[in-house]
Amino acid sequence: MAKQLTSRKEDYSKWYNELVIKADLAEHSAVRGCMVIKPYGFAIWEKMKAQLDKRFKATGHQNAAFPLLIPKSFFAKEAKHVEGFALESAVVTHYRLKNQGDGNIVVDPDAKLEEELIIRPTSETIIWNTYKNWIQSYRDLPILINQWANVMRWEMRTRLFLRTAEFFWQEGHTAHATKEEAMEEAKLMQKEYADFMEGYIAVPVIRGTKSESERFAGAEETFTCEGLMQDGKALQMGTSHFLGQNFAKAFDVKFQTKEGTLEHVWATSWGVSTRMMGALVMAHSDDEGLILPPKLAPIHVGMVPIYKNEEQLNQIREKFQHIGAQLSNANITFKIDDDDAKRPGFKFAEFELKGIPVRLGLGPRDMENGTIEVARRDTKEKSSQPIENIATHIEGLLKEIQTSIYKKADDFRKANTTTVSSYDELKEVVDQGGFAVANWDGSTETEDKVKEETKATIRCIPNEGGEADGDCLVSGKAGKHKVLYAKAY
RNA sequence: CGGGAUGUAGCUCAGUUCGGUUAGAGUACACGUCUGGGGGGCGUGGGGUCGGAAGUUCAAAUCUUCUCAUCCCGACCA
Repeated sequence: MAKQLTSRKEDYSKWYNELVIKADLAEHSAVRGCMVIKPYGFAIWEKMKAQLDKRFKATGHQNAAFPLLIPKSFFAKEAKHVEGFALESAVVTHYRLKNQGDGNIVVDPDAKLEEELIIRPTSETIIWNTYKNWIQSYRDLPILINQWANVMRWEMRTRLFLRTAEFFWQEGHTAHATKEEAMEEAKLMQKEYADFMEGYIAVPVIRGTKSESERFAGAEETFTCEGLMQDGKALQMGTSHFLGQNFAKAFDVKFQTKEGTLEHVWATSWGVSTRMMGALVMAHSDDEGLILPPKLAPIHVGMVPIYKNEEQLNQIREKFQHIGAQLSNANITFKIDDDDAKRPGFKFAEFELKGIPVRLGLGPRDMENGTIEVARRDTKEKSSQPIENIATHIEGLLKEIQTSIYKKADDFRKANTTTVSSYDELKEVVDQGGFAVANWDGSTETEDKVKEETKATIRCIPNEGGEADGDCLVSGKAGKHKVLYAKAY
């Protein structure tokens, strides 16, 4: 069979690309840098969405939808924002095509737009332009809105899920009367993200604050969730920004306080994207294929009948359906693969490639003994279990798998997080992959120097343990924070 | 955007240097058959105009130019 994946050890990057395609998560489209998310991949994304959406609503947010296109002039209003996105903006300049007559369709030069429109790379500007009309008084605040949308950033180098020109995400945009409240909101969303990533994607994340140079364009503070992938590179999985009054000032959004004064509104924005799909793949999977945490797996249990003739198949299928009914009662999803054109070994491999957490094998031998073969994807362990109450066994097993996957990722992260005591050691650690924890003098110069010499960046100042306890390893100056350095995606 | 590589059947690739009958293989697919506890065996069959466009030529997958896309390195990256 030609389905063998390149191993992680041989070429991690190739392994990732092949796995995303072979496991049917996504594929390249005809458009540069834009992917097609296939049904299996989208089903996982939908599970992520459902859980996040629930959390957003539980914390008081509502969904809304804003336009895909943003007038160019809006970007000019916030200086840092435009600087951050100018180089990757897709621009709409015309609104009509015309047939030249010889079958060639051309852009109609007479249909040039008065003002060009930018395909949103993020929606702060159009949203703040809208909020201006919604906010007059302190009674109109806070505004807590989220939108599920696609955005476009014309990236130079793209990779499926990790960095695509078009990607799907959610972006929360909130408006508050006080700085404290906005800050609270930004931190709350970081916590919601981190809890989701750890509890569902089963990837432990470092919660921290970005250094100035890594901050979102237009933010005063960026809170991040940093994950560590199997190749030792860090991945920014989600960010939440305290925007201060920058956008309120840029779009002149003021409100009247209880005391009658006029003040600018305080803002936050926060987002997670389909990039989390990349994290899911890179954090857990192995050379046989995906390993999905049960909480996000579209199919929990794959069932493979083993038979010699139709009579046996019918008996086994009936048994599977019976088990399936019990699983459904426990909200466990399953698939019976009774495709006669494929043999059992093929189906085993296929379920492994797709990362289905539990596989059941049932044949004449089991039928006689009243047992069933249960295989778990993450550890590849197989055991023979009594067929009675198998649903209960599986329910427990799925929980165990969820915990076990997280623990494995957490152990990996711990094993690859090193507190370093010299610049040489820092270089060594980031070079072999992983987080290097070190004191930093707080200067951009130091950060730039490390980046140039090691290709590692400051991933964040961690929320816990971010206090300096010594001098900066690079400059020798007094340490301002204790930070995590790593090479990143 | 700079450097390098690639693009031929659904997929993986040979053929391109030195243009020359109806463009090949493996795999996948369809049908038949024997099978069936880790990616099956045998047989038959369908499928591509060689990423796209223009050019050179009696003749182009093969040469030239342009263009699109993907991968790797670099720069960039909320």
